[in-house]
Amino acid sequence: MKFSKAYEPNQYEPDIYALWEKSGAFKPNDTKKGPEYTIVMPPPNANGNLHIGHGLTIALEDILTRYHRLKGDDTWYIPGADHAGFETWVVYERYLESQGKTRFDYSRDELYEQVWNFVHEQRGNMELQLRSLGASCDWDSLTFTLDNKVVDTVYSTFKKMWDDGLVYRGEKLVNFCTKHQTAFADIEVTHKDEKGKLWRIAYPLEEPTDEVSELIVSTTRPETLFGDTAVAVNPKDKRYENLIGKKVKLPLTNRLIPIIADEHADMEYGTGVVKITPAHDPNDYEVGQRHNLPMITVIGFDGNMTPAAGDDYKGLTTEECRKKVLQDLIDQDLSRGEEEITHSVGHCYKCDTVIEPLLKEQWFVNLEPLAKRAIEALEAGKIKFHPANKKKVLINYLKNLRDWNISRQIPWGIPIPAFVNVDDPKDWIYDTRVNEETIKVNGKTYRRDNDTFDTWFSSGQWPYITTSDMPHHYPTSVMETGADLLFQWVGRMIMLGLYITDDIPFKDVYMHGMVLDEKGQKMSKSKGNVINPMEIVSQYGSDALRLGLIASRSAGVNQAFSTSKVIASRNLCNKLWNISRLIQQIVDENPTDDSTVELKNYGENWICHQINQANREVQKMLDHYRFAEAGDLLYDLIWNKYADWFLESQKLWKNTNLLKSTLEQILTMLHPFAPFVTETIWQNLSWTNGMLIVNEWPKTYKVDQERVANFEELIDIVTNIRSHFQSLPGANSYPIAFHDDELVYRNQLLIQHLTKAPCVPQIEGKTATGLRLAIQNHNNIYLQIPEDIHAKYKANLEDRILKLGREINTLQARLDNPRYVEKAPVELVEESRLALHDKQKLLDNMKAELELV
RNA sequence: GGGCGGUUAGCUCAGUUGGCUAGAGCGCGUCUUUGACGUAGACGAGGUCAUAGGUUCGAAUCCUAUACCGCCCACCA
Repeated sequence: MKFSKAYEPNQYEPDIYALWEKSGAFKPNDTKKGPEYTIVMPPPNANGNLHIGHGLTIALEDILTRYHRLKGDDTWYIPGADHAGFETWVVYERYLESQGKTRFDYSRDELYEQVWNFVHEQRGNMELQLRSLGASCDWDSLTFTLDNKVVDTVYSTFKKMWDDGLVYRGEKLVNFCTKHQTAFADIEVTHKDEKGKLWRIAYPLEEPTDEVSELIVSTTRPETLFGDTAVAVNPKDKRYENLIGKKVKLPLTNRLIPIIADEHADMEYGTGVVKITPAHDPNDYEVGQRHNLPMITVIGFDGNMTPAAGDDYKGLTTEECRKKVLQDLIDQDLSRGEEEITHSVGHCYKCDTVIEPLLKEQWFVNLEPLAKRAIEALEAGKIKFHPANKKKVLINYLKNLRDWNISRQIPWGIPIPAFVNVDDPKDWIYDTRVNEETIKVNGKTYRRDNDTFDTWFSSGQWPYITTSDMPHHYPTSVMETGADLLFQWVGRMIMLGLYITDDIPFKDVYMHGMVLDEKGQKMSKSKGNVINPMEIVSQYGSDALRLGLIASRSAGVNQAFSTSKVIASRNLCNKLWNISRLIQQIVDENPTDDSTVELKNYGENWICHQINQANREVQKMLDHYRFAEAGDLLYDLIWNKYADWFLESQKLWKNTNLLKSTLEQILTMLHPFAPFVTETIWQNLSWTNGMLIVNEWPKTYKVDQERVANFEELIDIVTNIRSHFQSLPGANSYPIAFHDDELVYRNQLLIQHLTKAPCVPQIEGKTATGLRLAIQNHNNIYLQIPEDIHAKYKANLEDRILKLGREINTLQARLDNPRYVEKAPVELVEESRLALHDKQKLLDNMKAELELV
C-alpha cells in the first residue's frame, strides 16, 4: 500500500514538481487540437520574495493554465522577472548607505553593474518560490525585464514615438522626491489628506489709494513667495477691477509684481486674490504659461531654498524657511492671520517625503492619441473585464490623461537612448550607444541623457515582448493582475499594444483584490502583519494555500486571508487522499480484466450524474472566472456526494471499474485547483499511466435519469430515518418495517447499511405497523419504536405539520394568483403545481398519522 | 469636487440575465471506536438579506432615496 494514513504534502510536492518540469508538460504544444491559450505572468520582483498576493495571482493563473491544458489547448504560461527599477534601487541605495557610501561615489555605469550583480545574487529565490506554488509555467521562456529583447523593443518603441512626435523633451513641473532624487509620473504620487494652515499675507500696492493700500493673498506655502511673479484676481471680480495691470510689492523683497486677471482665481475662496508661483505649483505654472510670466525656482532639487530666495533664506530647508518667513512677516506687519484647513499633499510612496513640484527637463509622452484608440477599443467591447465595472473606471481615467513623464533619475533601469548636443541644449538625437558617455555625430559632440525609463514604460509592452518568439500566441488570452494596477499597467498595455501591434494585447482582463490580513487590515512590513506564503505552504501544503486563497473570493474585491479556509482545504486534500486509499484497497481486492464501465445500481447512476453535472458546471464557471464557486462545487462533489453517499454504498456493491473511472475524473477536474495532491495520488495508484497534468478533460457518463431520481429518494429516506434516530429518546436505532414500496424493497441492504438499523422483511399481504414516516412519495415506512416514546414523536410530528402547512399556503397563494399563472414560465408553474400536490399528499399522511399515534 | 464599491447566519464571505425551503467554511449543540479518513462520520440549531419607498405575478437580486463603512481619481490657492 503506497498510501499512508494521512497526506503529507511536504513529502511529495518537490518531487512532483520536478517530474512535471522534466517531462516538458509546461511547454506550449501546437500539435494539440485546441486553440492557443496564453497567460503572461505579471513578473515578480527578481530580487525579492513572493508575498501572499503572488500566491493568489499564481493560483488563479495556474488554475486557468492547467484547466486549458487538460482541455487540450495549446497552452503557454509565460513567467517573468522584473528588475523593478525604483523598488530595487531603493533597496540598493539603503545597502549603499549601510556601507557608508552614496550614489555619488560611483558613475552610472558602475552603479548599474553593482545592482545587476546584487540582483543576480538573489535571483532564483523568487523562481524557487514560484515552483513551490505549483506554477506550471514554461521556464524556457522566462523573460527578465532587462533582457536584450526587452531593451530592443523599448528602444524601437521610443524611436517610433519620437518619429511620430509623441515623445518630446520638455521643461515642466514634475513630481520630485528630494530624498530619492528622482521624478515620478503623476500616478505614482500618493496623495494624503493632511491638516495644514492657510496663511493670509498682505501684498502692499505700489500706488496705494485712499480705499485700498494692499491685497491680501491666501497661501498654504508662504516659503514659496520668493518665487511669486504675479498675483491673480478673477476677471469678473468687481472688487479688484480697477487694480488689474497695476503692481504690488512682494513682501520681504523689493520686487514689484503685476496684478493679473485669470480664471484660476476663485472669487469665493479667501480674499479672491491668489499669488502666482509658476515654478512651484502646477496651477500657477499654467497661469504663468498663459500670461508669459517669468519662472523663478526658489526650492532646489535638494529640497532647500536656492539663492533666488535671497541671502537671508538661501540654504534653509523649506520648513525652516517657512518659519522664518512667517516671523518676518509678523515683524513687518504684513501678516493678516491664519486658519486651519485640510488639504491633500503628495508624498513619495516609498519614503513618504513630500513631493515637490519642480521645474525639470524630462521626456514626456503625449498620451492623448494613444488613449483615444484605447478608449475606442474598450467602448467597442474588444476586451472583457472581470469585474466588469473596471472597464468604465479605466475609460474614465483614459479620458482625463495628462502627458506621461517617463524619465527617472535612477541608475537602475533601461537607459534612455538619447543624446544632447553639448553646444546646443535644444539639439537632441536618438542613439542606442548608451554605454558611451559622449558620441560624435556629424562632427558634433553629444552627451548622453543619464536618465532611465520609468519601468512601466517597458512593462507596458510586456504582452508583445514576451510572446515575440511565438506571435500566434498574441493577443494573449487573459491578463490576470491586481486591481491596483488598472491604470498603472493594464491601461498602458492596452495603449501601447494598440500603438505598436495594431491589436489589443489580451482578450480578457481579470483583476483580483488585495489579500488582507486575518483582521481585514492591509498587510505591511511596518505593521508586522505580513503572511509569508512559503510558511503556509510548508505548514499546510501548496494545494491548501491555493484552495484557501480562492475560496469565497470574487473578482476585484479585497478580502482577508483566512487560515480556517486553508485548513478546510488541507482537510479536503486529506479526504481525497483517503478516498483514493480506500479505492486502491478495493481495487486490489477486486481486480478486473478489462476497464469497461457499466452502471449497475441507483447509486452508480446517481454519482455519474453528479459528476457529469459538476463537469459542465466547473467548465462554465472557469470560463467565466468564477474560481471560488468552481472550487466550492468540487468540494461538495468530493466530500458530500462522492465520499458520503457513493463510496458508502460501494462498500456493499463494488464496481471496480466504475470506482477507478470516477476517481480518475474527480482527480482530473480537481487537478487545476490542487495540482500536487491529485498528481501524487495519480502517481501512486496502481492502474494509472503517465501524468495527470497532461490527461484529458473527462467525458460525461451516460446515465439512467430515473435511477438518479430514485437514489435521491433513497437519500431522503435514509436522512429521514437517521434524523428520527437522533431525535427520538432511547436506543439510537429501531427496526424499519415497510410494505408496498418497490424502491425500499430493492434497497433494503443499502438502507440497513446506511442507517445501521435492521429492515424487517415484508410479509406478503400484510401491512407493516409502527411509527409511520412522513416522506414524500414513500408513505409506508414505519419505525418499530416502543409505545412509551410515541408522545415525543407526536410533538415532533405536530411541529412538522405546522411547517408544512406554511409551505403549502405559500404555494397555494402563488397558484391562486391568476397573474402568476399567466405570466410566469410554464415549467415553473407546473413545478409549483407538482410541489403543491406532493406536499398536500404528505400533509394528509401526516395528519392521518397523528391520529394514529 | 468627480467616480466606484460594500452592508446576507456568531465570524469570514458566496449568491451574474429577478423564480424550488437564501448557501459555504469555521464556530456552536447532541450523538458515533461503521472495511479509507477524528484533518472523520451522523443529526441539528442559527438569517425580517442595512433602512424606507417603488417596479413586478414574484425582489437579497432591478430603480429611487437615506444611514453607516470602504476604495480610487483630481492642478481644492
